Amino acid sequence: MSKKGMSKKNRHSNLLERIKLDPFLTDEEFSELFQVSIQTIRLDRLELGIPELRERIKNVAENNHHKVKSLHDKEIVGELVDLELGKSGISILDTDDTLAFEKTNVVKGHHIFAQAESLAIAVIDASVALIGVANIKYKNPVFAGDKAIAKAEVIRTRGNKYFVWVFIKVRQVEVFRGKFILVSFNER
Amino acid sequence: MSKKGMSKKNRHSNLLERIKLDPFLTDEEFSELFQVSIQTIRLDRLELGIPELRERIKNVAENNHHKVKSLHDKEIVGELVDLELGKSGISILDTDDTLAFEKTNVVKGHHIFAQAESLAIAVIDASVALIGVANIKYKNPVFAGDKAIAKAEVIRTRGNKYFVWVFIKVRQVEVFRGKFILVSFNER
DNA sequence: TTAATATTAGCACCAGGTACTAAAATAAAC
DNA sequence: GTTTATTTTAGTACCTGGTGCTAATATTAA
Repeated sequence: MSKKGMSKKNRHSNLLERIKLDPFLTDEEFSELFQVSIQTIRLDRLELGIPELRERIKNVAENNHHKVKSLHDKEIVGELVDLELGKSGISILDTDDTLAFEKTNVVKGHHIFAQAESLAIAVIDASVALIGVANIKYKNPVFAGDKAIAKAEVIRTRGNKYFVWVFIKVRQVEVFRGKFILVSFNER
Repeated sequence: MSKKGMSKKNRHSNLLERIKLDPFLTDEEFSELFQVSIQTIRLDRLELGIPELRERIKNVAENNHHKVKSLHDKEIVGELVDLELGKSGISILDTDDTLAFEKTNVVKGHHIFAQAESLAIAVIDASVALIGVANIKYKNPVFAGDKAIAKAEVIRTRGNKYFVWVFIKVRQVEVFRGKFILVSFNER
């Protein structure tokens, strides 16, 4: 696989790459891969500050244990900073590159939509469903790193139907607005 | 924590639960938790077919290694089944309960939005950014299990600006429509 | 040719086990 | 109450994938 006549530096950068790609290999397997002794690999790891296999596996496991849970589609997108149930609410979404398109660094529109939708739902109650939207405008793209501030206001209630306006601004500039129509399910 | 006078059966079901909850504990820690010797715990694991700590961690790591990658916010939501670059495209999204609100079983609106958005982008090119939407209508909720079929059509091009209509239907009924305004970045 | 650097070897030790044998404690059956 | 069966402990040898250390070779540069 990998060549034999490889300089230390070369092997180091190569090792870093491979280990990021597949952290599940033992030192022995790496030593075969690079055609060096197991001690050399261990010395390399020591110099590069790469932990041993078990630690690496544990890190992957722990990272993802949390990540999956927190990433697993939050019920509310953004942080709820103010809420008057049935009236209004404010949420803040700190965007980063995980929410953006790689190529353009523009935050995917559905995250903005999700912030608005979940805020609209939170303002009424958790047990409502979105049945329609209207007058949505998305005028300016949001870039990774921008702080999106969403304000929601209930403008009308008709039976178990609710009409909620949501505005989202970044640096005082409106980037999104929309009217959400919600129905509550458990009419108690 | 756990009581001392616990029957074998009790301890077994208890162990199964705890280990599912937190697979990162050693036999020693479990033995303290249940106030039994470490050998008892090992016998228990043997009887219950529970692998050792390292195996458990490895399983979590491997599971999530895949999961996170596939879950990590796909660049395109739904499956692209037809595409005429610059003209039109069709994508299908098989929804399930992971995309829905727990309480209402209604698919979160932003997933529908994401399907539309990513299809609109795919129809033009990957290197475009959404800068606006208009005339969005979302008339009927989509339920977990529904198959959402999105059709996109480029209706106008002006310089590096593109206007794309997207319709999404479930069982021949329109659930979503919207006009997406995109700009391409690298005007080659 | 000598000095510096890189590589390999070998050993003791560690965590967290497996696999096995055997003794002691507890519960159930008679 | 005694015997039998079950459950719980104890202890040993061995395993993997290492760390941490010392020391001997190779290789490269001065």
